[in-house]
Amino acid sequence: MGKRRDARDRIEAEIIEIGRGHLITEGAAGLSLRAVARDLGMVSSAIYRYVASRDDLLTLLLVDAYDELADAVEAAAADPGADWPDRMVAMAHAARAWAVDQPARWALLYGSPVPGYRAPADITVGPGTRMIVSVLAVVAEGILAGDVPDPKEALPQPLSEDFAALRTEYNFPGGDRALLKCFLLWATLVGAISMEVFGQYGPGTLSDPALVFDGQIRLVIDTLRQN
Amino acid sequence: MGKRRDARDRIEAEIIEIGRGHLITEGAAGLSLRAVARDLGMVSSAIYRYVASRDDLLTLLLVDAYDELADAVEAAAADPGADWPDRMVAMAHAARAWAVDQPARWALLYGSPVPGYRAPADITVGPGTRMIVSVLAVVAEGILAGDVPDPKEALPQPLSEDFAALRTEYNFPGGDRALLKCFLLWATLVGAISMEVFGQYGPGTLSDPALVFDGQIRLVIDTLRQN
DNA sequence: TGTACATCAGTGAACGCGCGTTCACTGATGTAC
DNA sequence: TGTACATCAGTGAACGCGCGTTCACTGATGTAC
Repeated sequence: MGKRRDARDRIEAEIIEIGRGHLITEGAAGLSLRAVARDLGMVSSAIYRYVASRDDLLTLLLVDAYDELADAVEAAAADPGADWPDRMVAMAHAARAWAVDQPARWALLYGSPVPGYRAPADITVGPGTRMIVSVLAVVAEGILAGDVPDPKEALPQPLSEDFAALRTEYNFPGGDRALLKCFLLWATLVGAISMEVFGQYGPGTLSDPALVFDGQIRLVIDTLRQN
Repeated sequence: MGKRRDARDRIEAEIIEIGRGHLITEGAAGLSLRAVARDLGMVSSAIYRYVASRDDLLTLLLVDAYDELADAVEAAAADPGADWPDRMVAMAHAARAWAVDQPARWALLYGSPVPGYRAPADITVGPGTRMIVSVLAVVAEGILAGDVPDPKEALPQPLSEDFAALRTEYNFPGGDRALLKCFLLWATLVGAISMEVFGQYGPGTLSDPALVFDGQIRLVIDTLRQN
């Protein structure tokens, strides 16, 4: 009955897996439908039974990567015994570990845009925001616990208005200043990971980049508590 | 006499300018010697009189971009009337402005590595470190002025040893903790710019990203002063 | 100043490569009666 | 349960594209005597 359906599902999964591999070894710009078909043992045109175009495959892999990264981060955040700063540190390390392990997939998510490719917002935004959502949730905990100061003063317009929209969209309890600190945390997290993963630290300058990363993250978490 | 020499210099400059243009419109992965030759009004093979290979051209453009960015940042840092935090803010905004203006060149410097390309360290490291050198110089001022606390305690090994090497290499007067804060500043700067330039903030969520950037940078500069 | 030779810039054809995508087709798998 | 037809997976050839790089060549520009 669902035999054809099953075969289809299996091959679709296989396509994503192979695509993942190519992403890792060739990078997004080098991802080619022909190569995937080849690895699948199919003739190049057959892949179009499963995937509408190269961009379509890229989107699949983008969502796949966003989800896997978010899974890793959420798993790290889930430790019920730890307090919020420790969990934040754990989340950051989880994100870093994932990125260091699969540089090309991190590059797809947070690196240079792929020339000529425009991610379709409807499929992509959800998985793409999962990680920031869990970061915001942990900061929210810190606010509710009284560890993160949350002054009432609004920042100047038009920033405050943008922030108000984000606050309702992500259900974030903090004021403008707390939200700004989340943007700081966010930029630091992405920046620190990208610097390492994209090879900005020359070879040999840092014998253990994880130590620097840990220091950076703890510093930025400290700023959440201050002021 | 130097007529041939002059023509050569002129064409080499033209090649860089055309390459810059292609970088801006196509990105690094789309940079092609044939296309540059075409724009130069030459047949595709003629470009090899001036450039050894595609990678060679990429290296030229990499150095060109590093230098231009560093020029912009150094110019912003040069205001003699301003104190060090204001100058740091000015440098950050200069870097951001350059990047927002030329996203693809920023991507070449701080985005995903170009697949298959390895930058030759001897030519590339100098220009590549100019920006961080000027950042460190301004933080050093803050330390010497007594605004940035500089505790003596060493961070754990092997981090402290790496930092010692960097301290002598960049002539940085601060201790481990101050240097770690520079790494934080560095990551935040690159992260905040990349997030904006690479389109991580969805369209329309921030009506003026420069305001968020300014807030992020001021927050991270504040952390230099604390503790 | 003039000539002979060496150097260099640019040409044009060719090599072999991989890509995305379309199209008419065969043959197997499912569905309706 | 068996047959007739529709659906679908995969084939193979082809389209047109652009790329990096090599090579033997022509003609102009420089250099040495």
